[in-house]
Amino acid sequence: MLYPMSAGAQEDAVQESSRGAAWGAPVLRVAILDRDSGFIQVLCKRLDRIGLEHRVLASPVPLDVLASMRLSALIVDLTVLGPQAWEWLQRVCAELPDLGVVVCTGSSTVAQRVRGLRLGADDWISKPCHPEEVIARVEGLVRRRSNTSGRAAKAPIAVGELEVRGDRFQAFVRGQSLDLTRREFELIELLAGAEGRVLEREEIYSRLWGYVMVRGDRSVDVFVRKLRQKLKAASPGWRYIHTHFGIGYRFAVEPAAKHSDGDIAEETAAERDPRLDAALQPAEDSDLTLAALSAD
Amino acid sequence: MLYPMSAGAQEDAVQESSRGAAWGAPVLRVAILDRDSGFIQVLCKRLDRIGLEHRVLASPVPLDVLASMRLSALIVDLTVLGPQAWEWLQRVCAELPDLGVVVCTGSSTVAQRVRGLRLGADDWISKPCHPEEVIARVEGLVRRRSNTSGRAAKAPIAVGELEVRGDRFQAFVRGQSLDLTRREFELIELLAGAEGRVLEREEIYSRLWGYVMVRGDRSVDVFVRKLRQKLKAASPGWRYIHTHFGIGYRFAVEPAAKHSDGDIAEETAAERDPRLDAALQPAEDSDLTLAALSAD
DNA sequence: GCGCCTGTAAAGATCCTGTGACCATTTGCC
DNA sequence: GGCAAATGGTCACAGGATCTTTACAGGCGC
Repeated sequence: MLYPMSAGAQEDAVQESSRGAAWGAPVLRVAILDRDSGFIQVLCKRLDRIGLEHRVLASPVPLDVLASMRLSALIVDLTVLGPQAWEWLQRVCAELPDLGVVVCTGSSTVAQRVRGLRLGADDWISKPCHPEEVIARVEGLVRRRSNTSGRAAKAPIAVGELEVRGDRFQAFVRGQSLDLTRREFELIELLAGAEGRVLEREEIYSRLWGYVMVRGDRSVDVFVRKLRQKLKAASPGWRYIHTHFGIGYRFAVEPAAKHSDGDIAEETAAERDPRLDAALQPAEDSDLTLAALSAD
Repeated sequence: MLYPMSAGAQEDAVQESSRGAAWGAPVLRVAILDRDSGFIQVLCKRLDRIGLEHRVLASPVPLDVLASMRLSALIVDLTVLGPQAWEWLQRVCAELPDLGVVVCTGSSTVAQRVRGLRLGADDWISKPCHPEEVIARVEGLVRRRSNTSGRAAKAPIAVGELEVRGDRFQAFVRGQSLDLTRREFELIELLAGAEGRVLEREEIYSRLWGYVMVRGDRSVDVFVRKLRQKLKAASPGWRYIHTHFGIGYRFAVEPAAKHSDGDIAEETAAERDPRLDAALQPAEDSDLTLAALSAD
């Protein structure tokens, strides 16, 4: 037998999760794709109460529109989608890997649920269902996703002369702001947070833009260029972003070209400043700490 | 061992960590904490059929033991845990953030489900339930986790002075980068990952290029040459890539030829026999080779 | 010794990235 | 609302880096 939940437990949990988002995490944004007015009404009321941004859609929208909404999660009734349901579901899950998808549909067979989950749905709830449970599942989903992908983002990252402050959405060189735009900042944060590792263009793109990169898209390159430009202007003695031909980019501080050596990883472990390694250390195991904190 | 696992997991654990480094997805490992023999039996049968390693626990185990099992996911019936259920669940979720937790319990109230999910459970399924759905949910869970956090999973391969780092797309000799191009890196990663084994040209080609090699294509040879060149420049005292005439290449560290013996395959028939002929076998009917590859 | 296989080198084709200019959209301001 | 600046994103071109092909020389096994 299970043990009943104490009265205040859920309120606390809700407060906590929205407060936990404080500054760093963008507000949770959820879309509901359904036509069941009763369900929508009840759910929206709940969402309103806990202060989640939400939006109701009555019919399937094109993927790029969906992407532009920058949602955290989508709650969808497959019956709204008609015969294209499976295909649409699959495409959404494939092309918007950062979007949490919760199917919330009337009666369904095991085979249908399995199919939906295999296509990439994150959860499948059968109606009738309690809005509180729907919300709890959505929150869990979002919490897990942000735990795993965006964890190292918060602590300020310091590399050489550069300092990336997640709390200000800015990067500084010797205390002076680089005056980065939103995308530029997101990019430098991502790169610096993965210092040493090579990030593939596709990964960078899907993390910053939220959906999969189409072949031939040069956006990442363009923003890398803009970043390099500002970095060079503010910190001419160092190079930060290194190109890995055919793969992507890697972030590492290096003295600016002594000899016009190729730019691909001429940097060696021996050459690397011990200070840098030390500075990097906390970032590597910070995931445990943060995870423990956020789960608190 | 206290808790027997079905597929000889303990021995494999060691193997796996080295094998998993290459490309293979790490094996999914699941534990079931339940006493419902019918449920367990049906579920295990399914798990067996799809080749998932699994292990059944009848009572809660200490967290460190759980951690030592290196599970991908845990399927748990809360009733087994008794009054400590919520606390145990919370601690598991908090302290093992990489472990997927699926609660699978008999009747429950909305409040209980919400509480469980808020404490960190990844999913909550009500019994009776279909094992297929349980598996689909576990798989989805693991898939999502590995998508987001498991990127850095590529463990470095170290052979003698050489170190191949998947996360940097680079190989290092005594800490110094070899400055490899993409294909060169893929090749050395493949070879070093199969250290000691002879890889046929056709296999190398189809793994790197993704399609079958046409007769007369010399690409593999050319890249082997480039690799040898860079390896020799960085690590002149050693030889790494060995030619097997008429077959392919084998990766192994060896001191560079002391006597000016021809550098091509000074070890021939003697060493060749046992493994080689076995390895060569499938080559005769290329159908087999290809089938194996595509299934890989 | 002969035919086949591999090492080596270089030329050409191909693909990838850096770059600057340009347009669309959003944001801030009056 | 209208205007101007800032920002995000696209395009085309030029210069490199990388890959593929080809040719030839030398080694290997029979």
